[in-house]
Amino acid sequence: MPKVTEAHVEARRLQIIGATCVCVAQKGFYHTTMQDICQAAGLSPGAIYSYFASKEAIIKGLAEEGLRQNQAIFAELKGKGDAREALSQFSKIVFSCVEQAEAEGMAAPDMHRIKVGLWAEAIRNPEVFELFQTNYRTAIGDLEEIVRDGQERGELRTEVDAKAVAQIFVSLLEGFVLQKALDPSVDSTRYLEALDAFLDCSWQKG
Amino acid sequence: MPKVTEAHVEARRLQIIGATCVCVAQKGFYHTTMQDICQAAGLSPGAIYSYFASKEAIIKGLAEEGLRQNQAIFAELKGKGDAREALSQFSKIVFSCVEQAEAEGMAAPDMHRIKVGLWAEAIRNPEVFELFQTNYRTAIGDLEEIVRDGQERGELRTEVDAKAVAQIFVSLLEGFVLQKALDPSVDSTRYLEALDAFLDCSWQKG
DNA sequence: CAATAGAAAACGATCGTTCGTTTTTCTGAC
DNA sequence: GTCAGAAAAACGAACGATCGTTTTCTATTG
Repeated sequence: MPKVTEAHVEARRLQIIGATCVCVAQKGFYHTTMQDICQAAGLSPGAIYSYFASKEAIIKGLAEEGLRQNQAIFAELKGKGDAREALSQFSKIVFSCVEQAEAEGMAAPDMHRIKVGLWAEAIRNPEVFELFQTNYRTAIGDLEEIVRDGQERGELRTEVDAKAVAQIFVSLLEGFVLQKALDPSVDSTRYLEALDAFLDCSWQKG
Repeated sequence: MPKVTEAHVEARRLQIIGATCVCVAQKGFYHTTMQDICQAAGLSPGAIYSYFASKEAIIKGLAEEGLRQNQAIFAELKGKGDAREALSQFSKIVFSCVEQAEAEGMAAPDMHRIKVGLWAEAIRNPEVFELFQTNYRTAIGDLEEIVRDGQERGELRTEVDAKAVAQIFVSLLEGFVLQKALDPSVDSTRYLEALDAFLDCSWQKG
């Protein structure tokens, strides 16, 4: 198979990352061996090592892929209507992510478990750490901008720091991910309802 | 040294757990080796293995210790004043934890990093998973009770599910832990202020 | 002196990674 | 259209290193 297209290379990379997801959701990063990944991907060690330099590189690739999807949803959000509407839509990101994951054949809790695993990986792996840090900073920065605009237009209360509001928002979403990962019986719909009601009665001026 | 007191045994266990904390905060569970723990604790492998059956047992012990402290603070909280006051105090738990950790010589971000690592460990290790699941369920159950009492007494809005409110609360605290772990520059004080303001303008009736 | 905590070397297993070989596919000459 | 030949991708057995654990020996205390 000489001169394979670049699209094929990317497909293989995604195949390997997808296989890693399956394993990691069940066993975590530590206890997924390269053999596990090989078996799940239907490839040999040698093949995998021609697409990723190491196991850590696969993890980093997985993190990049996840954050890339996050940012794509974010980009779609910016510039939308008023602050209240933007925040409400933002609160639905996590849930659209879940739907998308399920459409791709991945169980929703799996996605959450992988995300929790990536958080832990970020603690130790400087490259993944930076990935997450910049991702959070830009996300919070974007949210902060939305909130500040809303405050300046008089839509939102002004007595609270815009950045802190943005951070609280992130907490509300990531906290859901955590709880769902640690207890699949958590009711997504009811949580989203409460979150939306939260939006209605707080921050909104008048 | 025969027939050592039971207090001594417990002290050694805490010594080992403490040493593990130091290592885990830096390297995560995976990359902390038994040798690392030995060195940090100033003990030999043989000594450690006479207090813990395995590396996983140490991790489980660490999780138990952490959750035990959580529950202690929780017990202190229950039965206090009105719902608004209880929720406000609850929001300070995380911060008192930080202060306590710092008083014990542990850097605050370290505690957060360890907690994130434990979440990931819970994903895979069924024993730790159950530990966290029951911990969260009782915590949310307690909070739900507080909210429901407040609703019945007419202090809080009734249009939102009490359990969902409790979950949102947990998100607000654990979300802070996550953000602080992934970005130490996050401002604790401002976050707490915003959280408290959040309490003031939402849920509260009239 | 008896009993046990602790030290330390060593073991067995496992895991990430490498590398020589095989298989596959694309190219180009006929 | 067919068929060599080249080049790269995939295979998979094997390696070296490391890690958790065990076991043996020593030191200490009641």
